[in-house]
Amino acid sequence: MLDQESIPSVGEQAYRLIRNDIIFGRLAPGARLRLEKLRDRYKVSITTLREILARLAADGFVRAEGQKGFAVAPVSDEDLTEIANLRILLECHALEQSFTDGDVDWEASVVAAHHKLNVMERKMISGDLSVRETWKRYDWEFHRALIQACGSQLLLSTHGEIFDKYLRYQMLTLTFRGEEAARDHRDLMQAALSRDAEAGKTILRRHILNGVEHSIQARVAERLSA
Amino acid sequence: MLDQESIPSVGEQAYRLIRNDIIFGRLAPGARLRLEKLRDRYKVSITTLREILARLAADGFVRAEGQKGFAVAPVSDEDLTEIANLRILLECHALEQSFTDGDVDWEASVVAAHHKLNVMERKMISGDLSVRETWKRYDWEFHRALIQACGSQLLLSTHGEIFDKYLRYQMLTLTFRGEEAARDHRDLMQAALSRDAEAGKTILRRHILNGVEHSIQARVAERLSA
DNA sequence: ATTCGAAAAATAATTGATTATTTTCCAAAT
DNA sequence: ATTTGGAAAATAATCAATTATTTTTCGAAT
Repeated sequence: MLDQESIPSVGEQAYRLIRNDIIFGRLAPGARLRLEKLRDRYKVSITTLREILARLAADGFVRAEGQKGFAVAPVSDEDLTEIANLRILLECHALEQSFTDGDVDWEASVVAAHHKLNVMERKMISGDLSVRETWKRYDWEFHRALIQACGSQLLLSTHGEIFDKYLRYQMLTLTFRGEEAARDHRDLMQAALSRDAEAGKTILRRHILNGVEHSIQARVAERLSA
Repeated sequence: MLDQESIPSVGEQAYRLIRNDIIFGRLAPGARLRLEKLRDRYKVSITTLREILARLAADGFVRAEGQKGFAVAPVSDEDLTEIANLRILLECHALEQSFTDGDVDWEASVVAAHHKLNVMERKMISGDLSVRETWKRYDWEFHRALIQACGSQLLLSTHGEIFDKYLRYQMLTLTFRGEEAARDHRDLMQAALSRDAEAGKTILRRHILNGVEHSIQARVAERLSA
């Protein structure tokens, strides 16, 4: 049974590829995005690429410099800090709404998402870094599950945009905080099931800020070893 | 002295036109955006239009329905409420940061922006509705000035996106609350100059929620008279 | 009268060519 | 040696044509 809706257009496929390549660092921060090179790499025409880059510019992953081409959005500690602070603002608020309004289906989805994430974290802790993209996807799914019942589509989509920006920084340094992050996730799930929004917000804030600190240190170390 | 940077490309001009036409209701919510009709109306080619619509879809003003064309984003009371709540979350937070960190230059810009807004509000109160787009622009500038010193570019740009969505609802109903809104603005300016973030947040929350209520009532009245 | 399937019409998506703009290179002037 | 200006090369922006997909229409079957 072939689902026609599951076959994206050529342009949509290339958009997803390029977006992922930026988030996962395969297109480096600040890199010029020459249309002819992108055409060769992604196998779509220049006009289609312009459409994609315009979307990515609106998404914030690409910088469009009027008539001077496009470049991958740069990264900086300041930007990461701003992203993290905005993520905290949005996600803590959404968490609180979700903890208040979530039903038993929501609880089940939180538990299921945590289980999947925990499986990946176990693998990462044991040294298997090959699952890192899956791990980050489950990390997203877990955080999304926690806030899913917040009652505002706009808040969810805005949070998703910010989360992707945060994710990009994590993929660029690709550090793993090990048991500490896994414990945070477990604590978040417990807070969700006991509907303790204050605890949830405190854990989440700490979780994010520690992640930022860890990423910034990793970026410092990277610069020193370069 | 001709500033080359001030001559936007054909595509950029059309993007701004179409965006404004959506915000100011000249392209109605839910309306199909047929490429051939847009080409005739805005005098750009279909490929350029696709690029523009892709951007506007990423902005949230247009809905792209995969392979079935584009439509102006719909409006609803639920959406307006979500926008308002997110605006409150972002703007109150940014207000607090701004009130804390703003310097004397910031104070001057708040006073100046309030002055310009007040001039327009005086005209609106006296019955001159012809200045309504200028009035809404100064309304934006005033609110932007209040939060300008919040210290986060990302917060400012995210807030700007939400504000535009809120603005669209206001332009669609084009109601004016008269002296009540003007008093809120005055109170906000006073709170800013006295660095009273708690008062500022209370006024702002009330200001936005009353505006929402007013818009929803106006939309109900519109539906009854149609 | 209703349903189904095929063809036609309409519209979306993509392409490559053309036009417009920016960047680089190089020779002449200082 | 440095600066300036113009030409060439590179690249961005736009276009119209072609291809792909969706929607509408209409005749045949039930």
